Amino acid sequence: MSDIALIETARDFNRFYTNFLGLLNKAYLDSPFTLTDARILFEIGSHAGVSAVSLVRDLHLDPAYLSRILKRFRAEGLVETSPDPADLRSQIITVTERGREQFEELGRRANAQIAARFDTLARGEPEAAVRAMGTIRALLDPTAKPAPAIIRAHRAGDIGWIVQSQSRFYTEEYGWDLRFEALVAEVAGKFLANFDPALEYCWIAERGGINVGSVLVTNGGGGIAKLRLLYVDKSARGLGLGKLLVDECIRFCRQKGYSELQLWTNDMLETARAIYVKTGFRLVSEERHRMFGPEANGQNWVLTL
Amino acid sequence: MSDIALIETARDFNRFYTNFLGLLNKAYLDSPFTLTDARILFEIGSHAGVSAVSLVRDLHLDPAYLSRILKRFRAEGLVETSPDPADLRSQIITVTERGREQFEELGRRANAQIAARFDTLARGEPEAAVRAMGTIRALLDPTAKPAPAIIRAHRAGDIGWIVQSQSRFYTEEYGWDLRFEALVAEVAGKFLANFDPALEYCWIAERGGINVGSVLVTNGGGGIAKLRLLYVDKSARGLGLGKLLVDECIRFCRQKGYSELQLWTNDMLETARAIYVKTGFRLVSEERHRMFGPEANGQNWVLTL
DNA sequence: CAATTTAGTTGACGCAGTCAACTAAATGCA
DNA sequence: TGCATTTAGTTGACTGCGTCAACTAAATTG
Repeated sequence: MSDIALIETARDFNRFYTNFLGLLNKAYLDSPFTLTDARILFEIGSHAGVSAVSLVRDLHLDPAYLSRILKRFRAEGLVETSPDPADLRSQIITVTERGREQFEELGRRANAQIAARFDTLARGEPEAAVRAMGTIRALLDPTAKPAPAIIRAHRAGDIGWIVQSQSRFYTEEYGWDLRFEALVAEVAGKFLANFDPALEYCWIAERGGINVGSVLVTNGGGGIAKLRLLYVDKSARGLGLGKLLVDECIRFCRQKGYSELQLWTNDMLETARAIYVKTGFRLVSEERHRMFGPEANGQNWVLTL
Repeated sequence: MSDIALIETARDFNRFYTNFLGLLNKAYLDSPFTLTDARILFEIGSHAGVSAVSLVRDLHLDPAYLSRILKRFRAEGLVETSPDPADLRSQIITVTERGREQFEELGRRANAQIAARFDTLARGEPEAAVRAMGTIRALLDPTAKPAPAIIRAHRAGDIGWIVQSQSRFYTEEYGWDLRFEALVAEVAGKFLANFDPALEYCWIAERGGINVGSVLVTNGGGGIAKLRLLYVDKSARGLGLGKLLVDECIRFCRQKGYSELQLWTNDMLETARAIYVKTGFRLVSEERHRMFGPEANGQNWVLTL
């Protein structure tokens, strides 16, 4: 794509999104707030104790205009201001109880707006849209820091997501064929079918509502646990998520009284191997195979708990 | 209902992009046009011969306001209007030579703005940003005509996608629990593991690169084929995709010499049932079950080929 | 300690954008 | 066919969003 076509497409998108945001913001019409009011209230409500200058800077407002809006907010009992002891020219702005209620009401409305829009989309499409937003943000917003990752138990659809992402990853990176997806689907399906919450678990790492990682522990019998399907999406590498997931598994296995944790992996997965070494696993055997097309080096690792 | 974290992330992006567009639009300040002026001039300049109503609709403007702006544009010699012979109430708006110059000047400025922004990015990053914009646009712009659906064989990740989307659908709509995802994962995994291309097949319906439907045929032995995991995403309903997928299965089974096509479904899936009736299946048995939590009515259907 | 910068406020005001009421052509309906 | 309703566009009247300039007071610079 040529430079100029790229720019024209971006402009086209900007025109579209100007319209789109305009539509969303119509929602503020039936509240006593203008869009600017709402943006200011949001900023004060979510970052307690901001100063007027920081609002001017972050929201690109006119100081005079902001001053008047804050005056009105004070008069309506939405915010309170107190001079900043560190700089008496500056003032610290906080929301009152009433202000917080309004702030939360606005949030609910904005959420409902977007939820309504997302509801018209196909399964998986909201995730795709939000992922694309993240891409744009990361590129165009120099100050953007990605949402923190959280780790949670699996729920509906997650096992399917694991199968899908593992399969795509190994196919694209190493040219593995569909026999691999078959294996993953079988492992994952058996895990769900025989799921024993007392001795097994599945962790999903999620960031901003998007799944970015997974691992599961299954009961191998005889006091032996198996760590399976460790995966971290490339958009979330380098954050230590892999280590976090493995640590979680080890903690779980110790707590449940397993004596040993085993895993099978392939040697080209260097980041994963580094994690296993660091967490105390030792390599016990190795064998070449062609289970999924290209030749690979399968490895068995064991951690004595 | 979409996940709350997704929505919050989208809102966060919208706040960011409101700011971003605000910055870009500051560029119009040193031209004689307001942002609205510029949007209107752009629309007229790029779609020759628009009417006022279409501008009102596309740009979400007030008719009174637009009328005044057009009056000014006419006075300044930027546009000309002539009554539409097909509807004398309506008028056809075109740019004059002067208007075109201004339009192009605005375009150059907007391009320069974006080019300046892109210049700060790394190689390949502008392309990534524009690709992400395209994704968002395709998903959120209702006027963006949806790509036509195509039907193809499965490839890496598709089986995982089937598991994920089926599970989410039945969980959200009917409150089924994870035993259902376990069953789907098992069925899908076995399909892949024992896949016999001569007698079995998986069709994926895809639109604009996004999966929207699926069905598979497995060999039940003794000349009997089984139709399984028929699914059409809510975003692609009413297009006849379900019928298309089932027709595809029947055609395939006839060609491979099967004598009978069987399927198992549940009676609350009315659209699916209608398709089975229309394609000649007949209901042979029915039993209540609680396999996945809530009570449901399982049905066996058969088509003699 | 004087000069300059920064945080915030107030006065004055333009004009972007809205709402209601209107004309004229087109369409619906009996 | 004729009457009622809808649609395209215009005009009058007005609100209040947002801007600019001038100011005070505290902090910083040199």
